[in-house]
Amino acid sequence: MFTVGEFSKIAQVSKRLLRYYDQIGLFSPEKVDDWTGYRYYSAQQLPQLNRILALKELGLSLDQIRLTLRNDVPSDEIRGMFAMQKMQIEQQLQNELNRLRRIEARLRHIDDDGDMHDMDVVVKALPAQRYLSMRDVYQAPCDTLPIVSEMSRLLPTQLGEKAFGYMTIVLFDDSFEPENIDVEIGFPYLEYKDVTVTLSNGRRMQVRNLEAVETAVTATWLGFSENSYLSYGALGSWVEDNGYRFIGAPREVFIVVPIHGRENEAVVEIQFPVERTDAASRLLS
Amino acid sequence: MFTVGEFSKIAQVSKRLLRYYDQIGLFSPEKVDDWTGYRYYSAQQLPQLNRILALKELGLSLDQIRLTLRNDVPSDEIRGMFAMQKMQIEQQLQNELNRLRRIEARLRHIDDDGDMHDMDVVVKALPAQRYLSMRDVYQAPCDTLPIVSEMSRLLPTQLGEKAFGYMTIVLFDDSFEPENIDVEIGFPYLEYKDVTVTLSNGRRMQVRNLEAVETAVTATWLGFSENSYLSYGALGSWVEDNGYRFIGAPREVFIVVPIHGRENEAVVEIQFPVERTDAASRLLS
DNA sequence: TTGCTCCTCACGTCACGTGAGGTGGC
DNA sequence: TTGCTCCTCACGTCACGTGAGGTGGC
Repeated sequence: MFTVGEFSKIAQVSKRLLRYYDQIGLFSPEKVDDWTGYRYYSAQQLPQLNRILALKELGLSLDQIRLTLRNDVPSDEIRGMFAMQKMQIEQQLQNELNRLRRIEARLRHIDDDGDMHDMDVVVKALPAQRYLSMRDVYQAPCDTLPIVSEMSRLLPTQLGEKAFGYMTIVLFDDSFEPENIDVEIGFPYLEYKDVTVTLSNGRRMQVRNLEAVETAVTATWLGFSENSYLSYGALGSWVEDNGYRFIGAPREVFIVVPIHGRENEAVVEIQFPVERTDAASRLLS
Repeated sequence: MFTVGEFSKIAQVSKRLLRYYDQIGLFSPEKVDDWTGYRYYSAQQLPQLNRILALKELGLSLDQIRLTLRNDVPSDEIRGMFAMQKMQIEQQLQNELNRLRRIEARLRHIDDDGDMHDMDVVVKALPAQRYLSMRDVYQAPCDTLPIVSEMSRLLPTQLGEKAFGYMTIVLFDDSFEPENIDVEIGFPYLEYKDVTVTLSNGRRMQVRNLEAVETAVTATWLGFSENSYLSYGALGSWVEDNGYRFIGAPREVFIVVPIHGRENEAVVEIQFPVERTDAASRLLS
């Protein structure tokens, strides 16, 4: 019979751990003195504690460990738990590998320029939306400005102030050159009616469904200028570095539309639909 | 200006997160109404929040992120932080890879036998010790028994009850066959005198330093029988499966020595000094 | 005015670590 | 008897999630 202190030395764990496991009923001393409350463990309990520690090392929670120790659970359930744990570890591993690549990219950046003007890329999901829009080809980016300002004037008055989200542009052009750009300009439409809006040039905006995107790589910029196209390349290499691949038309969301003379207050989020490449998962096989 | 709710929707984070970041002074709204306490964020704050989220994704703590955001820290310190983070991730990755292999081994075991009689292997460090012992070659394992029992009688009376740890046997034989075994039998000696003890067969026990082991793979068994040698093979494959390699003589520690007629109460821990193979780290390069 | 959003506590999570303050055992 | 160990609270960790209970804004 050993006291907590003795037993903790043999098993190489803390006394607190032993008391805690006793408290949550995971591993209790063989005997507890009713009067003093002293815990007494037997050497024969060591293998059981070691089983717990071994399972903990596999990443199981104490609750899961408690399950595996009960002998009234069917082995199917145990197998399922391990299989689930395996999947979680694989997922974790993927994340760590991506993190590692990103960290290495950051380190390279710091080394390159002393200071970092990194992009702050955030991966998130995009919900499906209804989208009141019009697709067209424009000679140059600035040719879109009259259209945009007409929309901004017309829509709130015709359909209500609160019926719209932020102006969203879908870029169908994958050349990324600022000539003959094929873009869809519009606004998320928050109501369920079907509407059309005719602009002064005779063209019509219609409602369509803008599909959800499970995984989108996004970045948000402050300010607006013609050379924001440059950043597309940087985002492209981020996507590649982090084991993703483009799978759809990118979108630009204008949280704050650029106003003439106050372009530096504009806030634009660019969203690239992506999917995982299995470059990383090859490491696991 | 956006309220928490609005801003949280745009940024795809919870309101609680925004309030929390405000509370810890990591990211505060541009304006707070003195009277109502309402928080008001501007769209121009989005890039800063995204920077925080991006750094969080790299695995930095909020405190570390706070550091990188201050612009009065030298870039060396920032670089150091990322380098450290990189090392931690690599370590994590190693652990995950090992976990994965162990989980897979468990799953195979469950599939094989329906039930598992897995070994519960615990990896730990062994401290350096002083060791009162005697090395010899024995024909068979059971030939050691008279020696062991004589030691158990002599030592406490000659040198004191509390001067010793648990009986420890170092196995120098790497054939693992139960014939002509070369073993060192003795006890950790907890005092700092130099002593010798002479046994009835004329051989002498002496004190030597038993070196510390940084990484030891250990397993603890209940009960004692001649076929415990079988388990050595199982432990061996565990070691291989988990990316370790043997680097020294294994030890057996008898927490409860087997007593004739009560062998099933014996508790024995076997300890294998090991080191990491870089099999796993090859995946990272 | 109704309902929606905002606010501030404050507890819960997970697996313990780390004292504080008091008592029992050798 | 002294000092060592044991005990039970109870707070701290980390990054929030989740109500509870109350108030302001449209």
